[in-house]
Amino acid sequence: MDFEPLGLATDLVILTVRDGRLQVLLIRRGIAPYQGRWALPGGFVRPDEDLETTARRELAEETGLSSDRIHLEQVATYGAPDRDPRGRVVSVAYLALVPDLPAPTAGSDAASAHWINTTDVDAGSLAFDHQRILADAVERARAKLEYSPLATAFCPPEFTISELRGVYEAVWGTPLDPRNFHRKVTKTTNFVEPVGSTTTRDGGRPAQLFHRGTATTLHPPMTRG
Amino acid sequence: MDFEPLGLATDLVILTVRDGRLQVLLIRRGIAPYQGRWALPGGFVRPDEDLETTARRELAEETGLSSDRIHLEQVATYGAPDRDPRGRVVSVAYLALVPDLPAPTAGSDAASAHWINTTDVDAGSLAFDHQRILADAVERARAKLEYSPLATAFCPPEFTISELRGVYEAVWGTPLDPRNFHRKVTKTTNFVEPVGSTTTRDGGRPAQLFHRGTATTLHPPMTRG
DNA sequence: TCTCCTTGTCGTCACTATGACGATAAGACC
DNA sequence: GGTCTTATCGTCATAGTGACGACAAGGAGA
Repeated sequence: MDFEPLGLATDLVILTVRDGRLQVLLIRRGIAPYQGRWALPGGFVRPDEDLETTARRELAEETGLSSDRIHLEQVATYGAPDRDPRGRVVSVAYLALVPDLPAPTAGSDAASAHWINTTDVDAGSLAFDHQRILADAVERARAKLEYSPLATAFCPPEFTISELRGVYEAVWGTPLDPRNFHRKVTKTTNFVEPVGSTTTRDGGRPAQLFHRGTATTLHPPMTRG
Repeated sequence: MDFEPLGLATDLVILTVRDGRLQVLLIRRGIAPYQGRWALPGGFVRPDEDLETTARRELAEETGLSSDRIHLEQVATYGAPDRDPRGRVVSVAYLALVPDLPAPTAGSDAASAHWINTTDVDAGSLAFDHQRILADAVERARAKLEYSPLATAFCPPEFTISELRGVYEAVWGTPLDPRNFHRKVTKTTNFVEPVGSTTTRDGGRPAQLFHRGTATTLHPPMTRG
């Protein structure tokens, strides 16, 4: 079949929680168009590559996370005819949730990759329609924290309840009551399971460590405050 | 720029509720591949067309609904390299929710379009990966009924509470208590607004007519029983 | 060691929303 | 007028939540 000339790409919204803030991995573009502007990491889909394969490959390239365990989900596809000045490029956006990385952007082939607070991304500062993509992805993440146990994707394998609460507070941007949060999380079946040991890394009284449970949805959902 | 050969299409999952059943508009394919099989309506994106524009155009072609008021949303994009035997075709799936049409498939250019109960679509009976697309779209619709007032998209402009309940029951496949449903719907602010008149079209005691309210999300959500 | 500070964890209480279900209302049909 | 059907209101027990008090258990410093 004959096809119109068209490029197919994926863009990644890689989110993490660092220092109590929701941060996104952005790249300073070295070439036109939008040279010098911040942009989402991304690239073209190779001829025999599935969309998610492309996304995982790029995730590994940018973060060094060979990423079977990393949560990655498709958000939406952006195809406005004029969204890329170089020609018709349709982009499938993916959302990745990663824990606070021990070696930030290790193995990145883009030396200009940085973690930026999502709240510090000014309107119009991103290349292409990446502002919109970022906003959609963050909104997706916020919504999913309500009814899925996905917040654990931001945490290390073992975490405390207050670390988990920190994720919710960072993503939602609202403080939560520690006591009610503790009750909610521990009473929701299979959300988290106690490991049996404790840690004092958060200061104060030693806290129990948990790992994620087997639940895939939360009934009833978490509430934003 | 040079691009790999690639086709970009949209496929539509057009859902309605008829006779208390959730139904999907399917087309009997007249040409290979998958000749004679049921498939979702769809087509290629034109060079200067936005993705949603393509979807709305096809919706109008299939249903005759010139569709500003019709709910249409993107579901996901499917791009497995081998999903179309003719070559690499990436498809953006859209979900459309339409009311029970007075003139079913009027104006369709595909004489072979039919409404099929979603429960009657057998595994493996659809062309391409359309079974998967349908399943994802139906799941999206089910989820959205919980936290959005979207069920009204299946209803005529003025509807009764029990007609709205019929939508929930058809989409979720579970019976709901009429009294609790009535309480829930009428007490959720801005979900529906009374029109002031009544109808007896459902039989029994005359029922108040409502139209959709201004709410965009439901707090707390509807529950599936 | 004692005290204070910090965070974790348990408990209480009032209120809201829900599921189950009884009871009545208001038309159509005979 | 009966009877059937659906609409609509009400009651009650219970689960879940938000607000917040109280105590536990470690570290830091006097």
